Amino acid sequence: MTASRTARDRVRAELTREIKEEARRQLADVGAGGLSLRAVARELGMVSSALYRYFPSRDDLLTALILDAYDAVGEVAEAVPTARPREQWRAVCHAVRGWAVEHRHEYALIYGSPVPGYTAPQHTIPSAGRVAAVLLEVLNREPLTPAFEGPPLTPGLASQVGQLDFGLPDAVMARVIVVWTQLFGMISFELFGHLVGSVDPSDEFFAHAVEQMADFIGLPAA
Amino acid sequence: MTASRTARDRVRAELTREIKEEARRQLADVGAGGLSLRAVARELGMVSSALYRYFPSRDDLLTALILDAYDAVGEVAEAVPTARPREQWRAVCHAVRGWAVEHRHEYALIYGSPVPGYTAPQHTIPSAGRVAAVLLEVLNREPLTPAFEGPPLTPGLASQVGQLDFGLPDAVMARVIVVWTQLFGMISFELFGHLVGSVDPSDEFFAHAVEQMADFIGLPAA
DNA sequence: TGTACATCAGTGAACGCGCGTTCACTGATGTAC
DNA sequence: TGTACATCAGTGAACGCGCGTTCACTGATGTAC
Repeated sequence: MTASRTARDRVRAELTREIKEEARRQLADVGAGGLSLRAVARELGMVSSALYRYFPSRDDLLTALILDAYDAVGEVAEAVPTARPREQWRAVCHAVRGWAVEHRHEYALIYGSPVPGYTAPQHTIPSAGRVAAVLLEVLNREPLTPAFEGPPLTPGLASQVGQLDFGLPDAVMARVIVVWTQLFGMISFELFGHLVGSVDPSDEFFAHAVEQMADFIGLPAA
Repeated sequence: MTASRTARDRVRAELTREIKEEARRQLADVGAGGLSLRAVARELGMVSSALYRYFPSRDDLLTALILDAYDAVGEVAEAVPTARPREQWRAVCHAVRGWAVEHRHEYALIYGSPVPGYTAPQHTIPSAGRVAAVLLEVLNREPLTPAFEGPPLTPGLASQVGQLDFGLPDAVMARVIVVWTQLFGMISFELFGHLVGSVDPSDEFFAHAVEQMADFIGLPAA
């Protein structure tokens, strides 16, 4: 009974997977805005209306892809083995970039321009926060000593970062957000072609910047 | 003769402007991938084939919009009055962000995910570099003294930044690229909704980060 | 173990829509003499 | 200044295509007794 029930369910799970896989393949050609249920069905040898047994609408398929993408980078970041903070920080940055380079269209789906007419539902939020959570955990493990004193925080900013309520001092927390935006800013610039003509290929620049960021937030060198 | 010739030409220039204006309006609703000549024509009360007198294809219209967008941010950055480097640096950063916030769809067009199936022609390159040129000019005017020594540059990176051939030392040049990606990384994160839940609204955070960046590249405080 | 019934996956036709681009055309505006 | 001709802007029909979604249906798989 449970065995036979899972027989049908297994096929369903498998097909759901295949649909998403084919949809991901098509993202590369047409982008999120151009994703087409009919094209996906065609490629899978199904009739387009059959997809509605799996996803109630095009937007739901998109949401599934977005969720998967966030979870995939999140997993990659979480899979980095625990190490001394600076080493782990470095490894997480490189792992995230590596995933982005290998899955550029999924990266663009979550970190590129928003899809017009589409708003991600609330339940994508936890998955979207996984990379940041890993970074924060690493930075929170040993005391940080920034290489220089920065400008003082304005009261409003202090209260914003204070409300995030991590163990870190406000000034450090502000720096963490700086490097967080820096990390994804570099990856986006690389993938979206803005580094062509300056530091492309950008492996060495990226590695250098990661060290700079580590110094900036005060990760001990050891 | 020249007067009458320009009579027709003026109408043509005017209509070209209106087409682009309407196209920009539609970017907001449909994004670059969904931009439709027919919809633009419809809104302008023309028949769709008439647009082909102005732009030979949809992609050419897109190119024109991209070019205009790069030129618009470029102009905004260039329009910042000359001042002591740190003040001007600050003002340029805020001006660029201001433009981006007010023209978020044009910003997404040039700094968001690339439009699938479209590659910008070579002649967009000069316009694309205008903001960076302004930043470099400002940073190159007075000697910089970074607040801390960063990691040494690997030979490959040194040669990459060396080939850019500005007056700046390699190590400083690498820092400049870091803050350049940082600037746009923050703006993208803000506009694309990734700061919701942390530092949104992000005015104070942005201002703080700009000062941090100024310290980082060694802009004298005065 | 066998049978009657319910659930579910997939079909194929249809609705109503939109798109980029081409082409032969009309009529107005500009040019040369 | 007036006329013949050339240039150009805009029209409307057509080509060939694609899309998301609904719906009544067939047939296979699972469930309860």
